[in-house]
Amino acid sequence: MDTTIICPRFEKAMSMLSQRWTGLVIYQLLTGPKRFCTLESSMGISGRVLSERLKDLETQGIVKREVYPETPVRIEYSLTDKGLALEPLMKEIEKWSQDWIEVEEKSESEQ
Amino acid sequence: MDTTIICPRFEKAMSMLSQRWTGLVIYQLLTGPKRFCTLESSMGISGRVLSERLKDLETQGIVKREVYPETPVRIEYSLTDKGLALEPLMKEIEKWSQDWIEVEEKSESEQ
DNA sequence: TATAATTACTTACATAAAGTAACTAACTAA
DNA sequence: TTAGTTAGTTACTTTATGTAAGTAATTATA
Repeated sequence: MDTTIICPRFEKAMSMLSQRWTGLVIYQLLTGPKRFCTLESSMGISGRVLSERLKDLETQGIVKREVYPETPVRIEYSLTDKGLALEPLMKEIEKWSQDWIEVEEKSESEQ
Repeated sequence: MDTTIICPRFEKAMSMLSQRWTGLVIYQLLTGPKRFCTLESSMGISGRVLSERLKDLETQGIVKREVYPETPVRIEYSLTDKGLALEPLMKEIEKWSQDWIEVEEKSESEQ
């Protein structure tokens, strides 16, 4: 059979990136550290899933979480080196999307 | 509020790529046209979802489907130009995964 | 002639993942 | 005392995916 063996590293990276929201969270963090509520409202992700994703990304060493004991408490999420290393990849998605994706705009009547 | 507006093209591309299996299907097709059963068995995706993904990718103009009326019938899936344009992105995922992903190998005892 | 095999799916049903909305904890401000 | 803020968590619903069997068209085999 013509079965290609897929590199397990690639497969692991891909399964990480193909979880819903993961890519967008990283993309947002490329512009600097962000708070929970900022991420939540800027991408329309639910708090439940955002919390889950940030935990996963922290476990994988892609995101770090820092607590500033102000009032009210400020918690910032930012990218580690491993996370920052995803920038070229994100740039490629930007490029491809600009070259190939069309945005169908809604006409006023169907809004 | 410090809400970044995300480019709708980028968001569309990302939501496509962050569907389970989509990336791997494209990756497999970068090595040449493939049949349904080959994709199915080489990546461990279920037939139900593979069928769904191939239809979506065809609709989006990323994959094309060609029928060869042999016996038994041969149907080949391959990338369009839009799909082939994803190669640099896939290369970046490969690079990143090689630099940053560790594969934990199972010791014989815990197999 | 009947049975099995092949490919490319589809269908019905079960489980897992994600969305929704309300709730908690710790604190401050009115 | 009530309300507001941030960063979550919890219980419940909806959606997505997995599983396994079924279909249709054709050929090969017993």
